[in-house]
Amino acid sequence: MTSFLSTFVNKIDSKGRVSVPAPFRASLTTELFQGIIAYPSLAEPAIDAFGLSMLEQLNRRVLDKNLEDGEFEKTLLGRPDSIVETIMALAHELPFDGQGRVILPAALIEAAGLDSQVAFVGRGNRFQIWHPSKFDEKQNEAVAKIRENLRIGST
Amino acid sequence: MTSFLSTFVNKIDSKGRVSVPAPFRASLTTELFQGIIAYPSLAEPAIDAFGLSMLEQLNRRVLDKNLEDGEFEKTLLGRPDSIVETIMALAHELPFDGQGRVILPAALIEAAGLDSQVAFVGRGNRFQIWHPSKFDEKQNEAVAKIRENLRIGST
DNA sequence: TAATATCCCATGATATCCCATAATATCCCA
DNA sequence: TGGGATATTATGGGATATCATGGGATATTA
Repeated sequence: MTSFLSTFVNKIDSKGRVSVPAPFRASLTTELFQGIIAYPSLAEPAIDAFGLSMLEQLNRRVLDKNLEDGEFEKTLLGRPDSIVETIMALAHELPFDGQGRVILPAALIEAAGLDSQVAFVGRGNRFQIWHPSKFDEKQNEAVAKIRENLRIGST
Repeated sequence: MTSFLSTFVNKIDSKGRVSVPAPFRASLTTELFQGIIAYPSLAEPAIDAFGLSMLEQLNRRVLDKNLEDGEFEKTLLGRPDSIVETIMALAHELPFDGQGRVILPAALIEAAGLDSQVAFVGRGNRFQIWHPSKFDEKQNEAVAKIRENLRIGST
């Protein structure tokens, strides 16, 4: 099971390239496609990412569901509002170069509000790419909220 | 497993040719027929498309289903309203030229309301061809709906 | 033979490959 | 366990290949 841990801040160079942290790449060595699948998060100003096998698992789930419903036709018609279909359209296949870098498409840069630096944030099964200061803010809020809940729970 | 990802906007030239995005073509390299199968979507103002093997899989399934029902006659008689049979009549075989382009028949151009530019939209098992601005609209709606559901689900 | 479609070559923009380097981390052996 | 030698990492930049696009020439078809 691949798993992504910790946070790393790297630079975007003049050609738009960013090094994917070596530990994240190490979690993806068994993937057929050497690179990442990335799409704008639907919940936050960030990029969600993982390996191709995770995406294929998603895809297969849709296909299997249609088949067991006896409705193969749905595979053709699709359900235009399905989350998976929407994500497929938003997702990008970003291959590693020889040095383990990817280039972030303009659409993703904009969606996450990135500029010169990015934070790679491990989230277990997937990871995210944030503008470093936006992530700090988010993280502080999350920690504060958890502490708040703990205090209420323990009294 | 072939899978179509991401969205690419390309031009229709003066001869009616459009480049199929290289990543989509890469997903079709193993196909016997080098080109795409395309038909007007029955649900949206767009063109649905995929490789020949998907179409064959679909036909085989219809046949298998009729056989296991013990109604081989249906294969010959058909059900006039069957989705699959309807699609077969609407579908076009569009071969790649040397540069990976296809020519969109007038019927498909009209069905999707296309003009000078088209958006190739990955949908996992298949892909679609949209008028770029119509697709933007559709996609924004879909994202808004998903976000709405996320908000309700998390509170 | 006219109209259409196919093949072939050309081109600018972009992405990919390959090599280099400085900083850091890891290794190895006394 | 210390500390120099070696690998690995993130980063940078020039050369090369690929992509989308355009247009002329040749083949097909009605």
